[in-house]
Amino acid sequence: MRIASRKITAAGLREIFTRLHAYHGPQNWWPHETLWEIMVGAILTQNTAWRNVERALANLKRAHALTPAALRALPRARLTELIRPAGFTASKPQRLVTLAEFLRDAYADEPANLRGGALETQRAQLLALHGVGPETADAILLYVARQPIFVVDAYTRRIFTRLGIAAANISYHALQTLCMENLASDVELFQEFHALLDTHAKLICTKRAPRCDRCPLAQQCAYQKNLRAVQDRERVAPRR
DNA sequence: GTCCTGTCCC
DNA sequence: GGGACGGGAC
Repeated sequence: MRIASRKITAAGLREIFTRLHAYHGPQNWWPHETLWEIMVGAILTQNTAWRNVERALANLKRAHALTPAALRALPRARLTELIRPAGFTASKPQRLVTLAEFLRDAYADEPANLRGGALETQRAQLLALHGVGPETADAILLYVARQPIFVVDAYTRRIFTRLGIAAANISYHALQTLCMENLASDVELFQEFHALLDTHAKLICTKRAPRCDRCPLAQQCAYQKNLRAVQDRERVAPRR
């Protein structure tokens, strides 16, 4: 199906943020958790619903294993059991240990030491770790290191695709660039925008049966119009 | 049963 | 660039 495409502007992107913020309210993600917990969450949430990540984090907390040193000290089988709700037990335990060792070796085991560094240097450091890809690296950079980098995930891609701003197959980097070129380089804005997009995708712009009737972006969204066009064709086509 | 969602591996 | 990886919601 052809997707109507339009060029995003800074004003257009700002309006999307404003509408989402007005509708969903301030998200204020991860305000009360430790920085290390954010790093662990960034790994655990790979291809995984956040609810399952929360279970795994609660298990780690209950086991007093939610510090990098405690995590490194856990027997591997124990670590695997604790994070089981987050799935991918063949890979995620090692990824967590890798991250904990990196933090110890490069940042004196203190996540706050990530702050104030050079963004591109830190991003390359993180991407070099086995099990850390662009989304995980950028989530850590934005929410732990407080670097002004826009985090792209499946929800971001879905919303911008449906809005008609991006092609469905747009690359991570292209969508990130598109957003960053049209937003002020502001850590708080990037943090809040990403959180709002996730909330919006979970509650309104769902993968199947999106609630367009109550969507604050419906007015500027291409999705319903395209859907309507497809439905019309399906209704009309068999008739003749 | 089917869907959801990042990274690695080939 | 297509498959494997896993648990939980629905």
